[in-house]
Amino acid sequence: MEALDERKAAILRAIVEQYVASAVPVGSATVTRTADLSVSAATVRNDMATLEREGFIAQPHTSAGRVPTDRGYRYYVDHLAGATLLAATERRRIAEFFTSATMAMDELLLQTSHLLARVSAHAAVVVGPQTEAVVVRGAQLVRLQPRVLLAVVILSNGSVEKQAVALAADASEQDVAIASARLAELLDGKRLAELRDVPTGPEDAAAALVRQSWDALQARRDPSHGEPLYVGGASHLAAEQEAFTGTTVSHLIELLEQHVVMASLLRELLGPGLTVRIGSENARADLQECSIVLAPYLVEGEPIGTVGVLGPTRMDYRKAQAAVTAISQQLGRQLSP
Amino acid sequence: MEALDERKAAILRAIVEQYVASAVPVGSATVTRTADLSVSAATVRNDMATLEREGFIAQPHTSAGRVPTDRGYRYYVDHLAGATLLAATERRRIAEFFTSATMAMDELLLQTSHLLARVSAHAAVVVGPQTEAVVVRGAQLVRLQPRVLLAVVILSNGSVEKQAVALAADASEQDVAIASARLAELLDGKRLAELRDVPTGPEDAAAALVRQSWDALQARRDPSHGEPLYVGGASHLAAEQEAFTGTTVSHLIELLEQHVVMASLLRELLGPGLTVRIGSENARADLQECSIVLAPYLVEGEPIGTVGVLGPTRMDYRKAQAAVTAISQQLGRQLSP
DNA sequence: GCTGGCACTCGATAGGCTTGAGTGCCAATG
DNA sequence: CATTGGCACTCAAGCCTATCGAGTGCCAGC
Repeated sequence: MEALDERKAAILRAIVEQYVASAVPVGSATVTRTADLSVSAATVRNDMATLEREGFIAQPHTSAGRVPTDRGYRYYVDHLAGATLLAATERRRIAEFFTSATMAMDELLLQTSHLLARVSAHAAVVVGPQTEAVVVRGAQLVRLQPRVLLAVVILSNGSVEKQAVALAADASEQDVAIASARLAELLDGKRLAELRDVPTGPEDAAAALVRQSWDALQARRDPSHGEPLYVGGASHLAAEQEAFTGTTVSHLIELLEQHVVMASLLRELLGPGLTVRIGSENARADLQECSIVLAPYLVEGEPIGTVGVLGPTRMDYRKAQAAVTAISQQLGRQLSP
Repeated sequence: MEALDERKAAILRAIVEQYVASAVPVGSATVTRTADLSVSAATVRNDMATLEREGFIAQPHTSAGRVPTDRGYRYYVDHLAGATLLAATERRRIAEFFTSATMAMDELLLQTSHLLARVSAHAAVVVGPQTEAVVVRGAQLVRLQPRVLLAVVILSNGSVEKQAVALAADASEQDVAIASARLAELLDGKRLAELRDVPTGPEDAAAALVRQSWDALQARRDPSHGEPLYVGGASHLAAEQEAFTGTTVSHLIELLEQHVVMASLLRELLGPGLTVRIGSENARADLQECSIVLAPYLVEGEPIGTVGVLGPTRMDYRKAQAAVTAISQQLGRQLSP
């Protein structure tokens, strides 16, 4: 992609920002009024013709103004939307939230997704941390049904992993208690990532229960099981209804409710830093009119989860990027030991 | 409310069912075609004029067909929409879900809300059980931050209650461990409803921690803290957009995301059996165009939670009632010991 | 009490016209 | 040679009008 000269860049920027603000195709007159270019509308028109030829903007129909293409948004995001700070009130809101947030991990992440939705004015997602690095602080087996146990593992970050264990045979109350104690002893203080090798010990009835629970917990680590996902502010999508023609808001909200699908989508997209995916850059057909802005949050330099927003391609990328950046940093700091 | 004679009732029923199916005001000709009345359209017109005078139906404008009023829907629900069974495929889907559902309580309730949304084709809510009657199977204190502990209480139904405990003073790792063990001993085997009296014991550093955790857990029982609420199928609201004029879909979805508000709303509405709230029967201004169908689910004859659907007043009440009834019964059975 | 007939109403649809925002092109200009 | 004012052109949106038809209310007759 060739670089644009300064004036064309300024024109593109004006078109993007004006269109995002007004949702109406932008004409040359509006550009000269908005951007401080000190050239005439005719000159702007010539440049706009070039920009269109190069695929940065498009006309919905002859005799209408220009609208940014996905490529135009891409150039804007890459070259024109330099890092911005959020408004002071938003920054304060975020700071307040995180200083007063003393809830457990899952509640914290859910509330964070709502905060991000509020700040960015778009639907927001938060993917919970991989629990690999977290230390087990307690484990317990609870009977749910005659032949179903529930293995509960309490982690040092306050989150709780639960996994149903279907039993091959009946088990006495006593054996469950023994197995529960033994499992607790096995897991306590370990990191979940270490749970690779099969436990050994006396081969009695309780051992069978321990082994089955162990296997169930192992299976849970399979990524297809899905990381925990929290969604906030889906209502924003409904408010942006006019922005979607090819797909329905209803379908997008449905997509957000399919946590497994969303989680794997986000996992694929995630890069080392702030990532922006614009419209047709998304592989999925139902996201052709959507943009996703996401970033990992880091604890001790390691990415342990993701925050992001989902909105129409016609979104305020500066604000979205600023919001995602701010929240990811604050969340990472919050979770750092 | 006076009762309608048989023919007027049949006409009202035809109007409601036709309008629900087509979303178009229903005229006398359509009624004669749909309902098997063996009277002419003119006769139907006369009756429709009466029904309108009595407030069961209304004309959007002269020379249009009739639309049921909230009162018309109410009469339909009370007298004309006798109990129906769901379609066989839906019944099978529900049965399959519950026989194969071996997940923990919270996951089960979340999945149930999705199932209900699917079966009813409306947004669905499930309010989690009051945990009063459930027995504690384990308890533990985990340090989240230097001055914040997390009290984790595992319940016999597989759900986990978590409560952050803000400490008044620093606490050593050892004291936390002691307090954790003591708390576990105090709570184990008790029902949460029994946690009324303050624990007594040696007055050392650990005792202070136990007391603070105890108080925090007590505070949690305050209903304003909100029962757990699970929402599924909010996307259906977006699909029903045309049905809402006074309020926006966006706002309704936002409402569903405010779990505390929704939970208290549902608590107010809940009756001993199936409850239907139609349009203006709802106090809230933003629900004037919505109907809510809800029912408690029972364990050992006691209502322990709520399931319900939220949709436009123009909804298929028979289907909604059948779905809510079926799911509430199945869920109650599933949770019965 | 029911019915067929009939005049009437009024939203929806379609066509025709005007308006105006916006474009592309061009000749003139510094 | 980039810039500019001018100008002809295009085309969606808005508005008006006419037409259509679904649906009603009323009435006289059975």
